[in-house]
Amino acid sequence: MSSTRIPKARLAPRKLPQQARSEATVEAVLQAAAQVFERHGYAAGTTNRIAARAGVSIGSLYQYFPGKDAILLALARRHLAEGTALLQPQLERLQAGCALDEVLADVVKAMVALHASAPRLHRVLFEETPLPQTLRAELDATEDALVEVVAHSLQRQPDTAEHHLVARMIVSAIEGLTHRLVLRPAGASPDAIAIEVTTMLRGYLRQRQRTLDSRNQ
Amino acid sequence: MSSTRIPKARLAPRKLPQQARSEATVEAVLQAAAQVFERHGYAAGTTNRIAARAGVSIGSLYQYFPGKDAILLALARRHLAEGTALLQPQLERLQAGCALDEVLADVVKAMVALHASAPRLHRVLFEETPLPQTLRAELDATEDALVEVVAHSLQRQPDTAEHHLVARMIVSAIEGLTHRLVLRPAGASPDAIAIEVTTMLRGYLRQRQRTLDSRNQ
Amino acid sequence: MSSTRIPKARLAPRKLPQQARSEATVEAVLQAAAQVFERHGYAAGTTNRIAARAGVSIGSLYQYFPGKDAILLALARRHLAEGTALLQPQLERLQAGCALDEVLADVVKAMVALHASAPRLHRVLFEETPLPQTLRAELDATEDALVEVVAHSLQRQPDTAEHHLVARMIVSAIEGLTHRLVLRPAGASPDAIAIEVTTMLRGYLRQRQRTLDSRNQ
Amino acid sequence: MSSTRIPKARLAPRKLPQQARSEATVEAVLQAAAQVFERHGYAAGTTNRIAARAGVSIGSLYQYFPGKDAILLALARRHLAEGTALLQPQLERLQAGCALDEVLADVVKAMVALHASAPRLHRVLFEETPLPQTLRAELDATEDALVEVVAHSLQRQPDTAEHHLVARMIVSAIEGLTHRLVLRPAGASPDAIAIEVTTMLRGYLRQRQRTLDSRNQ
DNA sequence: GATGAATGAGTATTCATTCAT
DNA sequence: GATGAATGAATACTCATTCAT
Repeated sequence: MSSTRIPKARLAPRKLPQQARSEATVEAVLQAAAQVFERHGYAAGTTNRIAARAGVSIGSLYQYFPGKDAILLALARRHLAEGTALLQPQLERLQAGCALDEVLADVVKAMVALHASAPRLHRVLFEETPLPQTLRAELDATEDALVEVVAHSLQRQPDTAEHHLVARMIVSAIEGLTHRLVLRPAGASPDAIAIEVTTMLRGYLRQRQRTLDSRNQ
Repeated sequence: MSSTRIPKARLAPRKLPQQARSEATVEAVLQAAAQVFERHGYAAGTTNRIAARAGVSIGSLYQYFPGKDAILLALARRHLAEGTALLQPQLERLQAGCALDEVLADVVKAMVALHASAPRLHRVLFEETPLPQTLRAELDATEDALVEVVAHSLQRQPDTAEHHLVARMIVSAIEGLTHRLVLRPAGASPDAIAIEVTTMLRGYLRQRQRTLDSRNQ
Repeated sequence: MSSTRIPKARLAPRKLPQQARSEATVEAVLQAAAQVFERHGYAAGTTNRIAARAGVSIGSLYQYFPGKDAILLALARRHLAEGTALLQPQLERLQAGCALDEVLADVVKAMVALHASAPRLHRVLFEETPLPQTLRAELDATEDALVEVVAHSLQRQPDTAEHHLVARMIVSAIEGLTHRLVLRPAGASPDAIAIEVTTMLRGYLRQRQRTLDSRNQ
Repeated sequence: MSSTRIPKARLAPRKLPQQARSEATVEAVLQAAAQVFERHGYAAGTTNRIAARAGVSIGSLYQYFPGKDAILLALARRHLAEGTALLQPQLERLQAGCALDEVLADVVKAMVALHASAPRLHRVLFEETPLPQTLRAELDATEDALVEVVAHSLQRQPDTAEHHLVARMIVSAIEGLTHRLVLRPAGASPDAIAIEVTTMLRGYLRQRQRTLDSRNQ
């Protein structure tokens, strides 16, 4: 009466590839998964479809990933790493004392670039799918760190109040607008979008200062 | 909204409820569906679950809706109507010549309110699910109309160029920020969010003017 | 990233049949399962095979049983009930003061009959398959009760020591021999088997007495 | 032992280990298999698990065993040999004219010992799994030989009728009781079990004589 | 109109076994 | 000889949908 099945979808990778051949398999699966989720979304992104597209047997897929969600997780983690890497230089500029206003353009550009390559995949990864605790936490931590850096950078400006709220707004606006505009390319190029978002954020920062100025008078 | 299944999900309502009892059934199904999708998301929001929650047999559900997606569609349409109704007064103010800057706060407030009640449902409706052509078109049309009104309203200001881009940015920012902030309530109340978003948009508008001014000199 | 699957093989029946039609389905599934397990054993007794043999769709099977093991469980419980019913009259005779020696033959006959009808099924149910806690407990309780009654019945005989061990031996011998002889019909008819087992147990009882007698002298 | 799979499990050993290293591999696999089947049962005793536990690659396992069932078979044969060896001295005593009644205790002791070491494995080998024809035959032959010797030994006693039936009962009782009592250790030590089983068999023999005596009068 | 039993294509996943390295 | 990556047939189980009552 023991069910033949074993507990349940673990998310940890199943076996570490030890030969070059298997690394290629893992890579093929991830590539294929990215394409499949990009095209079909989460529910219709079946493991069989992924394996087929990867040109790999379904068994091989399951040799390295304990389940569909583990593939998503690997993809998400990879995406997160990519984003972090892209942002890193800009964060360093900020921490080195560079004014937010100057860095802003490049941050936005980086984020737009990050999302422009596979927008649907990105949505599947971060919205269609309830992320596992750990990754959710990682993501939030990353965003919070970003907010922190931005907030810190704001403190060097006269507007000394509510840095965190403002920083959070900026980060959210970048994310929110990027998603929206990139996912629904309503006629504007990624570059144009980046410029316009930057403009909006600069306007926000000045407006914010103005608000406080008038308050302080 | 296209189901994975092949059988060609029809989306048109199946029969129009003609008695009070039927209307109650339809209503119960929609209510239940809203709750179920809100709680479980699209894939796990099964028709059986919806019927059960509605206190209605699965057969009855299918008497009024030709399939799962039709329920989603009805829900989406309802949501759209609600949104339109909420926005209508503000649009009229704009068309009556009221300055965008003044109307903005109320528009934002309306949108935040619209999303705050059932954020997950909203996401399921408009993001998790590929909407059917017709509804997608309706939604885009609604948004375009909004953009149009905003753009028109902008033409009364000295900034005479690129009205559409700016208008699109404003509408997108409202939607994008609203989603992001409302779905992930990082400490700010809906009201606070509305205020801050308004601030950002006002800043954007001024910045925009400034940009052009300097260009025109 | 939520797995589509739901936790795991529950064993509780899934839905109570409410119409006559569904009771027939449940019955057909159980009948078919008995045959399939009888013929193929546990592992090869697939749910699809059971459904096919029952002339029922696989979906119908799962409407009433949450999984393969639940079917086994139902079968086992049914078997247990049958056995209990078969034994009941004899137990009553014992409790009414009838001598074990006299009742023995009928008890053995009952047990042989119980196992003779579907020996392989019986083995699948109680040996090939780790039973769930609850049923295991029920079975043990039944056997213990039996032992208890037998032990009590023994106390009326001069041999007053180690009643429980003796009773346990008797019950175990009935079960053990019945299984072995019935499962491997080495030329003896069920009736002959029953007689011979009875003989053995009577011999055991006398031997036991003799042992003690000599000890007591 | 017939696998569910179609590919025609061959059972003959694949290659004979010719170097010391290979023998070690074969031994490791068998040891591991015994442990794995003991702990997990037949179905959950996967070849990969066995190989892993043996510290041997799955490929190596298949170098010496053509399939899962071949491992079971080897294990069963080994077990059979062990049992035969254990019983041999007692059989010789019987054949040398020693009275069954005297030898009985030692036979029972031997059987209990044989089963006590790895009861679950024993069950997997001989009950959970349909043995291949040949082994089944070997086992039956062994048991029949045993019965034969016992029957022959009985002929020296006044009870001259139905020796085979009686002998079969004795052998079956030993097996049946041993299994049952050893697999479900209900409080009695193997030694106590052996003593009690012996008592039962002695009682049976006397009872049998008595029956015939009364018949013959 | 309402009911809920029945359906079955489709999905994730396992595991014995092969074979290139 | 040994290795372990790859294979894919087979299994348990789900859920949108139909239809007899």
